[in-house]
Amino acid sequence: MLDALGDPTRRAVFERLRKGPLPVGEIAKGLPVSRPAVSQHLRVLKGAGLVRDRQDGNRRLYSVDPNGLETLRAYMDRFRDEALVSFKKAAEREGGEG
Amino acid sequence: MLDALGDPTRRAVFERLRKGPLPVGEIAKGLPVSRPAVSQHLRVLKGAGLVRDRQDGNRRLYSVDPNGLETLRAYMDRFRDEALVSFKKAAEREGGEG
DNA sequence: ACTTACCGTAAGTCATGGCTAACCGAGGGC
DNA sequence: GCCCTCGGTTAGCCATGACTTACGGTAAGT
Repeated sequence: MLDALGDPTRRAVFERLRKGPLPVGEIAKGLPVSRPAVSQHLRVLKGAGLVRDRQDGNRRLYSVDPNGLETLRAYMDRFRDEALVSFKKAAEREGGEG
Repeated sequence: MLDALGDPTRRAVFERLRKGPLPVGEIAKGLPVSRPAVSQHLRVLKGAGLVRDRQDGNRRLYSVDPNGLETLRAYMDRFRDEALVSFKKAAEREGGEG
């Protein structure tokens, strides 16, 4: 999941889909890599559950997968909550003895 | 930022700090890599603003940086919001013409 | 049917970066 | 002062994976 977002180019691909579905060629346009490279990134993103694809005549439209987005958010929130709790505990401990 | 969380081992290091501050040796214990490897991961995490460190006598205590956590959350939320908005738009378009 | 546009896949190259081993400095206990 | 623990840094090795080139397959247009 986060593995997939580790690569900057792949993150750029992902972020390009933020505004809505795009065909592969359109995604590749403006990126400093070839179209096959984009295809490979899309495969990884799809494997991670972050994007979906749908056939549209000649082209293939990729879009952000809302499920993946929620999973990501859930992971982040959980982590954040636990970290903040232990932070608060540490602060209390500090206050109690300081 | 997300680059730093791309590596599984580094993510494991990061997640170990979720419960509170830990010295390097303690983090390395239980991980399948050597202590220097952990040190290197911590350097990257620190560079990304995800962890902080504080000297504690002989040891060095690492902990999650709440600022980094907020930055991460802000990035995620913004992305998510934009994606969901364009999703809703697409659904309306679909509904309008279907 | 021929051509053109779109795209996924395979093979091969090459740089990135994660890991270990070895070294060094700093702090604390005796 | 000596020793031991803790941990950051470096050098060097090596696997991972990102990228390009070349190819094949499908859909639309004429």
